[in-house]
Amino acid sequence: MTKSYTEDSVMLDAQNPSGWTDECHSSQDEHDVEKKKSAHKDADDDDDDEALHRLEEDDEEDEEEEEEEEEEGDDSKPKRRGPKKKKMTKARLQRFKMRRMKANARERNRMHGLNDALESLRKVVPCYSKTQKLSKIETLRLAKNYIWALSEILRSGKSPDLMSFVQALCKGLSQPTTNLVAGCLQLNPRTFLPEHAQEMPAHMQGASASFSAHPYSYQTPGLPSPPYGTMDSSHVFHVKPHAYGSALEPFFEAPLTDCASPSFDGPLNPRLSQNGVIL
DNA sequence: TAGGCCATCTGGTCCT
DNA sequence: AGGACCAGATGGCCTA
Repeated sequence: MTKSYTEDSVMLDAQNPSGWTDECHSSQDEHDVEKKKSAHKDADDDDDDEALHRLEEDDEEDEEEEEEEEEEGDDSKPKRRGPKKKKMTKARLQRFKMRRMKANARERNRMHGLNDALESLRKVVPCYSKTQKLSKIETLRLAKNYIWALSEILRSGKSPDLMSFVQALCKGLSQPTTNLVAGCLQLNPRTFLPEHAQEMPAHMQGASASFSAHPYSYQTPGLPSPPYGTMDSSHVFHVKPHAYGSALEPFFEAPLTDCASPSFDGPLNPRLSQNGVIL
């Protein structure tokens, strides 16, 4: 009694994420995958090899039986419509395996490239930290907010106060990320989150009030502390603020004071000051 | 322990 | 035919 395998049945076998496809990792990828999946692999590889071996053995028999069809038999299963799947001969199985292996490798590389790009993005948005990385989704959200905030600066030609700027940066971010951004700025998130605005001391409630008086100086014990990454103001704005006068009302609502704090006088970030773009 | 995040595998679809 | 891209599924790791 021989078992016949179609591409479908092989696919089903392959649904096991640690399936036989693992055996084909390129040497470069192997390292990563091994790291991630070694435990899994160790446990499953024997089974996978065995299954594969079974497939191959059966295929040898299939070579002769290929003309036959499995019309007879199993009434319990509804007959499949559509073109019949070809049985997996040994050669076909090998080709299928190779295709899958190569596709997996390509997909891994593609995702690594995507992750590299994301890592690059992490480095240019505020709050970069090697030790506590922003998640992918938070990185994208923060980047979106950052781009929006910077474009508002350009549009209005006015520099924002820190509080409002951070508010804009943190819009839609999770609480931990908000805390992180606040921590990088040495701000208390409760001082700028709308839902906590009422908790702010009266003198803090004007978005511009605290910053002009005490730039980066409002710190409370509840804040996350380093190592949380850095967000120096030159990184935040990539800009010398005094080049922009003092109003971002359309964007930051509160009238802005002159942010001529020494913190803003850092060197232009070369990444954003290239090509004649004033950023 | 549940939930969030992540890496990987996979099959489908579109394009060259 | 083969590659790129995508989304779903799955399982591991970590943290609250």
